[in-house]
Amino acid sequence: MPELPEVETVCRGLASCLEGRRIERVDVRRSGMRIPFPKGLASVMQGRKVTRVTRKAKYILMYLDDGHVILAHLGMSGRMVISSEKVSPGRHDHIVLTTNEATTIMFNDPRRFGLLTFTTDQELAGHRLLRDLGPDPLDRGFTPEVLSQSLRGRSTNIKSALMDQKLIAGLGNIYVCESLHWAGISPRRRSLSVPGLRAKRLVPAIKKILHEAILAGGSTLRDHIQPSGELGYFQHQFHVYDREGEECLRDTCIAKGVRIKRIVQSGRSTFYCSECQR
DNA sequence: CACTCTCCCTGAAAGC
DNA sequence: TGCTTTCAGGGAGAGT
Repeated sequence: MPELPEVETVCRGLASCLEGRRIERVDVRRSGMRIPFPKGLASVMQGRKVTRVTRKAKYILMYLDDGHVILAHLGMSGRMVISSEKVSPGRHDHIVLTTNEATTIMFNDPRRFGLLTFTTDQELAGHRLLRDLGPDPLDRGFTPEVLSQSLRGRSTNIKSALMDQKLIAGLGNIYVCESLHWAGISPRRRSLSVPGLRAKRLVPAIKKILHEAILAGGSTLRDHIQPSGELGYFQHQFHVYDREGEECLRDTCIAKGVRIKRIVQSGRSTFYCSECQR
């Protein structure tokens, strides 16, 4: 499922085939996904040159040369399938773009939790989907002090707090679980006990996990150009995520045969090791 | 305001 | 084997 590292990789893939190119054809194949496609979506994109493709948290931003910005979110099953050959769209290919270099980009999303809409340069920062987002965890400005400040006084558990996009924008279930494990912090711990020393471990842990995931995604980027491309899906070496009942791989746990646990917090599965995460 | 729950949707996997 | 049920997840909006 696409979280920040996957979205980052998707952005790089889109940038490589869209930046500086013109969108020649736009095929909108249904009325909407999580939200309806706005009126005039196709005509806004058609004939425009893409100047830049970037990311804000888990949102993809495609800047057009007339000041419009395409705003896309992959939800949990969304993919951007890039192909240099002619391909016929399938049931879940909801939007198909063709560039002046005959590259096809299909926004595929079986569960339709994703979205695609447009706004303008001017209105971007105040857009309702973006305005309440917290800092991006990979920004230089995301420091232990900043995290501490937003966790201070919060009584909810640290796992749910890190999932809250208003506090930090871009983490999802997988990378929250993995970051807490790397930092040795229990997901059950109350947020207000994290500021200070634990935040000093947690922030570098988050950055490290995200950077490694982006690197892993980056190495498979080449494959995305293939028609069968699996853009947005990567095999990662998880230490805790989806490993309930399996051994914790940490040095200090491996000899003891400690098992990964699964609990539910705020309606979401949390995977952790109760031995090395306190 | 802080926080949790529900819902949207489909495909994979588990259960019968 | 094949049908039915369960589960997963991001985030908006409702509910406590």
